[in-house]
Amino acid sequence: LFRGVNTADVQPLIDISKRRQLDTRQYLLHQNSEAESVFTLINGTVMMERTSFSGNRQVVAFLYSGDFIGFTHNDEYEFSVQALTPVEIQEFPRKEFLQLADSHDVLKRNVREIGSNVLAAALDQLFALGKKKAHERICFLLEQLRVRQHRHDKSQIELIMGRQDIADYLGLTIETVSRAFARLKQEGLINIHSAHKVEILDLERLQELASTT
Amino acid sequence: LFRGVNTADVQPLIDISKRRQLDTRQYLLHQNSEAESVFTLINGTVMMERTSFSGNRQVVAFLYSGDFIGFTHNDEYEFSVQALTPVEIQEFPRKEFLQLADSHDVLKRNVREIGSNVLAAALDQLFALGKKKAHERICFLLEQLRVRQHRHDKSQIELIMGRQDIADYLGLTIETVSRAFARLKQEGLINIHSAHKVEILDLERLQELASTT
DNA sequence: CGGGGTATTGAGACAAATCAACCTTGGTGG
DNA sequence: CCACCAAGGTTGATTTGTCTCAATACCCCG
Repeated sequence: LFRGVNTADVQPLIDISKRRQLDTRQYLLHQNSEAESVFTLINGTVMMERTSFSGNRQVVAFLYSGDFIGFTHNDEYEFSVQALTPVEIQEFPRKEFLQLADSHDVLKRNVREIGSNVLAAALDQLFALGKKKAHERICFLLEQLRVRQHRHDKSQIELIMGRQDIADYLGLTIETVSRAFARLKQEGLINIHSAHKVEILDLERLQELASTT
Repeated sequence: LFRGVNTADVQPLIDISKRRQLDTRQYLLHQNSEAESVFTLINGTVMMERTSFSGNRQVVAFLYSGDFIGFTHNDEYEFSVQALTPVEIQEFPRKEFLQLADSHDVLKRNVREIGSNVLAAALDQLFALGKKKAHERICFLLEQLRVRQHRHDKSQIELIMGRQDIADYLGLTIETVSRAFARLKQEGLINIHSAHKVEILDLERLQELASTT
């Protein structure tokens, strides 16, 4: 985030930032609460979600170390953020952060990019939810996870999130998610080592299913 | 957009801006083309859409007079914009516009708000596509149109877009859209005067269906 | 008063949701 | 070390909803 920014300028902000830890399933922030901080995720995985007041949940994104959280331009968060693993985060006061960002072109540019990436991701997801079959949505998720994960063997995918989280992300039920995984295994696209470890066998076909109709 | 900004400061930008007209179904801009301009919509209705390279289309938003178009932070547009009616727009060179925005806090704030509104809209749509039945999605659309339209009688809704556009917006087929309208009429929530004129009879129930599960 | 594009309606096929039973896994205590 | 339990995941049978394909109705424009 601070790449290209003079270290001395950033120091005051870092000085007033706080390091925090979260346990699995703990919430970092809640939708509609006042947006007082922005965060960077140091370590672990979290999940952005929105819950309608009737209790219906939509998972909006999965975020990993290095990602930014809470960059709303409104004064309230538009979503909740929940830890999927034990998590370490750096917390910055939002007001000061935005001020600093304003006075540094590079930083400003970085923040902008984050914003447009979030939007781009949301648009992709819209596409996936719009008109895709269950197994295609699973491919969409797997490809996303594959691209994001930093381990060497990109064909081994770890599903940190539970089946319910996947279902709420893709607009399906857990049963359908389960069956879709089974089908992809059946068709030889993937291998399921355990519920949370999947191996990609046919990347090309997986990508086809993930992007096109 | 320029509310709260000193007129004299804005004048140079306005001087180099251009007024343009578009016919129905004409494109204002295409996805992946270079983002050279930003626009404000003076008059008429347009539609933001994305087409996957397999030809699958997702309508992302409907925009009305007063709305802003092309506020990407990347250098390419992430979507296409097509006119639904004859349209009048004001075109600003993007580079100069962003420069001006940077030097005016009020304008900067306005631009930010636009960005976060777009994101908020996308999140709402995600929710709608995630886990809603066809007739609930139609309610979602009707409520959106109702809130946005500026005519006096808010219960009379004009559907400027065709059934195919609605279908691509809500992730359905035209037949299902048609049936969903029929069902809502059947149940007494709406009255269908013509394919493009709908009257809301039971707003409360419509809003329930639009937002909750 | 046609005629072409657009919308509606119907019947059958198909995918996903639902409801219910069963299987795995990881942790606990005997 | 094994039996047991609880939570999460899988599988099966049935129902519900949407898509698909096809036929028919509508309406605006010339």
